[in-house]
Amino acid sequence: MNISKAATQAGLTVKTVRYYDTIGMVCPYQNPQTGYRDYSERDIAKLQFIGSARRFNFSIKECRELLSLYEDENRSSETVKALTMQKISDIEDRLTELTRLRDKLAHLASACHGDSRPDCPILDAFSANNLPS
Amino acid sequence: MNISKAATQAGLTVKTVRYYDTIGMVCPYQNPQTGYRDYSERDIAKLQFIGSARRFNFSIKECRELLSLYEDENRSSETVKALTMQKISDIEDRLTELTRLRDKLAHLASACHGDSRPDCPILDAFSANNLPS
DNA sequence: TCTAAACTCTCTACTAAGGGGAAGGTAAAG
DNA sequence: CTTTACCTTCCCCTTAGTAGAGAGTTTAGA
Repeated sequence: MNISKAATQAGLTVKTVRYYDTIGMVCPYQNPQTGYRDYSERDIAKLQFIGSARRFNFSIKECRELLSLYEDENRSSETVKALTMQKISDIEDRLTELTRLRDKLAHLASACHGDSRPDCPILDAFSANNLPS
Repeated sequence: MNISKAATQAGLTVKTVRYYDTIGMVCPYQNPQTGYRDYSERDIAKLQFIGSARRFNFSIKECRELLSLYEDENRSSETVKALTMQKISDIEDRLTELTRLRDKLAHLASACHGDSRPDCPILDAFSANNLPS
C-alpha cells in the first residue's frame, strides 16, 4: 500500500507517516528501484495504534514503549496500566496548573474596567512582579 | 547591572534573558569594548513584566503586544482586557480537552485489571483505532 | 503512445522557547 | 599575579511535526 493510502487508513498525514519512518517507529519495505514505501497490513496497524495513542496525549517516546508492549505477546497488563496511570497523573497536574492560571487571569480581568481609560489592573499586576505561584 | 543580576531580579535564567535580547524584546546597552550587556532599571522592569506575563501563559508574541501596551501612555484598558479574555478562553478550551482525555484514560484504566496477564483493554482500545473524539 | 496530472522521493529550513556546552575574553578577589 | 567567577558568541539539541523545492514515478485519459 502506498503512503497516502496508509496515512488515510491511520488518520494521519503523509508527512507524519514519513516522519514516523525517519525516526524508526514504522519502517515499511522500501522499493530499492523507486524508493517508494510499501506499507503492509502490520505497518498500518502500527500506524493506527500510534495515532490513537498520540491522540490520547502520549508522547512519541511513550508511544514507542506502548508499541513494544503491544507487540510483545508476553507483556503484562500492569506495565501498560502503570504508564496510563502516570499519564492520567500528568494530565491532572496540568489541569490543576491551568485552572489556577485561569482563576488568576479571571480575577485580574474582573478588576479591569476594560474601557478607553489607560489605567489597567492587569498590566499593573504584571508590572508589579506579581508572580503566579 | 550585569546579566546575571538582571536575570535574578526578573526571576529568569541568564540564557533566557540573553535570548530576549537576540529576539529584540529587551535589548540593553552593550559595552562596545567588552561586549558585556548592561541592564538599566527600565530594562529590568521590562524583564519582570515579561516574566510575569510568560508565567501567566502568554506567548512571546503576546508578551510583545502586552509590553507595547504597557509602554504606551495612551493605551486603553479594553485592549489589554480583550487579550486577557482571549487567553482565558484558550485556557478553558485546553481544560476541556484535557478533562475529556483524562476521563477516557481513567475509563480505560479502570477496565484494565493491571496484573501479569497479557490481555489489556487499554492496548486493545488503541489497536481498535478507538479514536478519542 | 504520449502527455499531463497526481503522486512519490530526499533535502533543507522552520516552528516555540529556550537549554547545554565549548572556546575564549573579562572582572573581581585574594 | 593568579585563580575563580563571570561574560561573550557560536553551534547543536529539544517536540512533533509542517512547508516547500527540485526531481523522479505512476496512472489516467486522449
